[in-house]
Amino acid sequence: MAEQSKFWYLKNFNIFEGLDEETLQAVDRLAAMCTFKSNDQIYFPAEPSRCIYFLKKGHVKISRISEDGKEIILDVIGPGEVFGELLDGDDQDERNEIAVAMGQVLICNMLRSDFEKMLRKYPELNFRVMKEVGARLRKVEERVTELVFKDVKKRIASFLVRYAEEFGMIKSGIITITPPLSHQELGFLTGAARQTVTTTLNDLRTQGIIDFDRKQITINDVSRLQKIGK
Amino acid sequence: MAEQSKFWYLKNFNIFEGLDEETLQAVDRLAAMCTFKSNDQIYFPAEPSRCIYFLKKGHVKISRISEDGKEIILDVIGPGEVFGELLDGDDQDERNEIAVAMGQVLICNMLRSDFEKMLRKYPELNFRVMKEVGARLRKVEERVTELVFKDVKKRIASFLVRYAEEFGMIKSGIITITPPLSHQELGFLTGAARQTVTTTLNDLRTQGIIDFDRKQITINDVSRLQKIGK
DNA sequence: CCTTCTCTGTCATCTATCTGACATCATAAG
DNA sequence: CTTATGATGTCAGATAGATGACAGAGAAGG
Repeated sequence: MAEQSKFWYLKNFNIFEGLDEETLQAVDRLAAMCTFKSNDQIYFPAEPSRCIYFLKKGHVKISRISEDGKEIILDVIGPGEVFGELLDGDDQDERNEIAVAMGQVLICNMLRSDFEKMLRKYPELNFRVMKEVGARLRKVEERVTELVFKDVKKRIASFLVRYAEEFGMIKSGIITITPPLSHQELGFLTGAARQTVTTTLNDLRTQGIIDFDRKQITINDVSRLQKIGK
Repeated sequence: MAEQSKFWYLKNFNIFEGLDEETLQAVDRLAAMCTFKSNDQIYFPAEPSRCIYFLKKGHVKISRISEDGKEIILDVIGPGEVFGELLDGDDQDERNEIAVAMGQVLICNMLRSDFEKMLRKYPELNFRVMKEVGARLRKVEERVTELVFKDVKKRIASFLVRYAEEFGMIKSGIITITPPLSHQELGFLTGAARQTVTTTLNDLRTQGIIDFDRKQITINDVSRLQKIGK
């Protein structure tokens, strides 16, 4: 039963979608399932045995921490996405990267070396992964651009819109930001101090554009938020 | 002769290195050569016919310009590297990206659609391209991290070290930054105002770590520069 | 229910960096 | 040689945002 469900999940991965059964089963054979609860660390900086992970359920944030305790969240991974050492970093330098579960999480993992063998064996899979990596490249480039071009308010606004587009839930015109983010996390995601995030959010709330409490943020007026983020 | 030289160049591309003759010839058949002089624009924002380019000689900078005239240099491409629409952006949004020759430049170009066909036909090439894209992803992630963690002085110092490592020329212990960058360009590369770059460079010069005039920047003491950039 | 801990709100600094403005120098162009 | 043009140097504000500090408010755990 567990096995069956693992297989079912794999089929729904963006990079696996529509692949032939043989390829899927090959992936299935090499992957093991595991679960994490909220705030569990999935991998640590300088992890020796590099794995790749298929996220089945829940969300995971990928962060870096500087020596002096600053933090940046590089990405939030959603169900159906792959993360971890997708490609071998032939550079020896550590990336000092950590992955943390945001809520209950279900994951499949696989040795990177096995995955690489699969890539060579199944060109279509290789092609998919390349597209995926390309999409991420564009996303990060966008982020660099925003950090240089935009002030904090714009960055927060446009982040909220993007995040809501990717993960948000719509209910009668109101979009709920999910998984929930603390002001501190929002700061790590936009390169801003926690206090600045708080005041910015309050500002947006006063204007009626968003709403929030300790549990969640909701967007009332996406188009206005979008305009602010431009 | 021209044809022969084109083929010779292709062999020396990072992503083509060591590939079999058949693959190389296939690339060769689909690619056309062209030259640009300093400051020529190689492609423009929202270019309709997306191409990919193989840079044979010289350097090319890839920039984005914001509506209000700000600029960021996303990358500097060196000989043997590929640039352009490596992967199809299935997103419709324009990237507003331009590519400009830094000095005399020799380029091969190819339709992206042809390139994609080749990727599917030659898995090993696909694999190489993926690694290349992955390397770039890491590079940009590093840049995001630096923008958030480091102040301007550190960013400039560590940029100079990296740039020198990638393109610099060493002569009796002194490294020359090449291709030359104006203070303005250094600003676009590090997310700093031109004046700030000027004062920072002067500062580093006073400490004897670097030297520069209008034509070039040289590094006298890499390890000290490295330490500053940490 | 009380205690503890983490998140949020607010405020008063402080500071790195941008902006604009202008002089100077270097190189290219006439 | 003279002039135009673009790159540097410098300096005096202006300011977005960081920092530190502290209080209140939920949530969690005993």
